Amino acid sequence: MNTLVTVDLQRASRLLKLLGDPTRLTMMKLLKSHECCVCEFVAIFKMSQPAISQHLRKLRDIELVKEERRGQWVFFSINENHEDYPFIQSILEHLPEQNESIAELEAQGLRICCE
Amino acid sequence: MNTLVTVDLQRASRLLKLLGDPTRLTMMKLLKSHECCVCEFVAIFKMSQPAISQHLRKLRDIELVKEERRGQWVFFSINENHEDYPFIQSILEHLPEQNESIAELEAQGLRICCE
DNA sequence: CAAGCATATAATGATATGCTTATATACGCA
DNA sequence: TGCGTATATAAGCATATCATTATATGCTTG
Repeated sequence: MNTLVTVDLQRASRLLKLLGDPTRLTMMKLLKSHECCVCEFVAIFKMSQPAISQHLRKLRDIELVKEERRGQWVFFSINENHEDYPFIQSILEHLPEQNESIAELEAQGLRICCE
Repeated sequence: MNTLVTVDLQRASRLLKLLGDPTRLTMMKLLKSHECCVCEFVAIFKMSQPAISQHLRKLRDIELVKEERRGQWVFFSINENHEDYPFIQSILEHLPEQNESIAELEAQGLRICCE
């Protein structure tokens, strides 16, 4: 028998639809292990800043991510308290780590660190 | 450490995008435990036959489902040999069983059985 | 306060999606 | 062979999605 908590089908499809975009899916995988700010994503995805901002807004609207302003920057992180977090997590764990993107950022001196 | 086989991000997002539609997601969950033919889906989803047919084609195009003609009917079933089946399975197991739909079909005498 | 960087929002346009209706194809049976 | 049922395909349309550019807002610092 299985004691998994299940996710309502409507809600599940809404989540999967949002994750069904390569940019957002990669964002989520990255955020699983690193906090990132908007400008880091712009550098990683080589995409316009508004495009990044809009993707992040969608993720935030359904509370998959949290945002926090620190001075000039806005940092995003995974919301581990999301009602469906176990579901999300089980998806993300099937995806390859995205450490190269972060490493590349650091190599280019583009990684933002505010203590 | 984790020994999970990972799914390439592009491919994963393509899969999630297809599953990010409530009709197709429900279809997959149903197919996980029951073979179904097209006309059964039409009855379950109360949607036009071409609409159903088009959803099934999308699922079949990326080989998530197999089809098999039996006389007049075309039956669909889950493709357990799909390269990313473990990934798919881990998603489906978070979804509630859809047994009522099937029970309802049977109650209405609409369940197709061809031994 | 003005300038500069980071981010958000608005408006717009190209393309994708998901349905509909109309029609074609396939099978079973009288 | 011809009709009825099941399914597939095509064409058309409304809406959604995802990018872009232009502009607004917010913070930091001289």
